[in-house]
Amino acid sequence: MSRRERLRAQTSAEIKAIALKLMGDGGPDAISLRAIAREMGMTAGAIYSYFPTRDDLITALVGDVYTAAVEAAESARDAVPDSDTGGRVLAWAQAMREWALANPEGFRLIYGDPVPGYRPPGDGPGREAELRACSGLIGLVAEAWPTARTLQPEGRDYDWAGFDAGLAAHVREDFPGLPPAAVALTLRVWGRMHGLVALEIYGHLSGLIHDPGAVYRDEMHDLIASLGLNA
Amino acid sequence: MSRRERLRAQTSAEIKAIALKLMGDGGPDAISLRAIAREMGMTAGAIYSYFPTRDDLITALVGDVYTAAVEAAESARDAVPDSDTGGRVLAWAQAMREWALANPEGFRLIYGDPVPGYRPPGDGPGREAELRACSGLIGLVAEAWPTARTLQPEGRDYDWAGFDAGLAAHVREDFPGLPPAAVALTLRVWGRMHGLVALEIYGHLSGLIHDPGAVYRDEMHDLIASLGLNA
DNA sequence: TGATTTACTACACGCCGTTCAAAGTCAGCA
DNA sequence: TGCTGACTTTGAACGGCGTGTAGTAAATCA
Repeated sequence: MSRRERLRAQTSAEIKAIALKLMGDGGPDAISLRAIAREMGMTAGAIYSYFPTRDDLITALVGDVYTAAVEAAESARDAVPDSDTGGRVLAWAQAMREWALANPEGFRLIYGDPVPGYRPPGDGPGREAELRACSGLIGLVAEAWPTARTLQPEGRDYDWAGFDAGLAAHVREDFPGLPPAAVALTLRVWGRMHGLVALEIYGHLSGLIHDPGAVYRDEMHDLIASLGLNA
Repeated sequence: MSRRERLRAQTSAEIKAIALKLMGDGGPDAISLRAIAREMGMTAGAIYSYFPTRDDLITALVGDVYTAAVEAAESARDAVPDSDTGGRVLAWAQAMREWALANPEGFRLIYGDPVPGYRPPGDGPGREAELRACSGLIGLVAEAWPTARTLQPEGRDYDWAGFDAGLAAHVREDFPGLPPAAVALTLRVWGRMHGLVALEIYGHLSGLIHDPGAVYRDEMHDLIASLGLNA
């Protein structure tokens, strides 16, 4: 790596770091190229040497932030012994909520409109982190599948063709024998973990109940029970 | 109502109508005072006679849009006979999802950051619609409470003090005898209905599964079953 | 050394929300 | 009828935004 490349990587990292700091201070809207440049003693135009457009910077940030969130969830899960699947699910869920509460701007960046009009790209580090999160959840559901399968609706039969081809290939490689219905169940689990947190982060619970965490805890315990586990 | 007041109300309504149209065309970010004024053949400054700031206009819009969504859910629910509580819950859930898919910008306006930095006020028509939605859901949970209560976690005891005073008073008047735990359960139901729809609207499911509706349907059937009902 | 690639500045463009003085409009009263 | 006072609208301005483009200086390479 030449001196040039090193400097370039360093500046690029500094841009992202400052963007995250600005986001932490003043929300996702505070991420303006001009503000970043101001903080770095540069001009706004200079950033275009590193990120062709503002959305590309956002995309890079989403990747970093999402990766951090997934790593928090993974390490919380791994702190619970393999035998306690219910505890691992709960740890994942609680870690996700706590991360969201600690980084509400990050949550908005990933799960909301970071900037109105911004559309996440179909690939890149953000997509990778999303697949990693999905994979982590599928792993948990796979652990629970033997007990959970009796709860599946019998009428519907899922088919691998109904899923994204890349995801399907991934799952079939990592979890051989796991049926597509388990992936569908994973999405439901994801939705269930996501719903209350999204409502809370966007302020829809604060005016109704004083301790949303208790409700979330109950919901997660019910989820775990519905998977045939106990926490 | 004097001629002046009539004109004023008319112009105010036109501003909101155009804002909704712009939102439908180009997302929430397309709601700019200048664009609205342009469309109306006015100047941007003139709008300040009607809405003191852009956020106040947004707040008014949120109220309108939220009310429309709630009315859609209510009428879907009321199209199912009282005796079929499970069907009423399902109708509400499906109506909410379908409304969100038909009005993604509206969904973002209510449940996301319409504009980065915008914070919904503690009262006003938006809050009213939110309470109305909450009330509708509480009604459904109240219908299901006799069968659902066995599913409540026994360790935790909710207290009216844990809830917003206004909400608590409202519930105790409309649903006498309903315990606070039922309200907590309602929030969980809300979160469960919200989660998958939020993920879908913000594009997190489209890259994973082709028919998110099927997953949502399964999830709602499971929710209804967990309430001790059948759909 | 000279040629080329790269990083950056400076400036321009058109968008935005917001403010404000001045001009226009109109109901109600003398 | 004419006048007054309240309301509405204009038009210009301010500062901020993302985005391009032209030019400059430095680092790199042959």
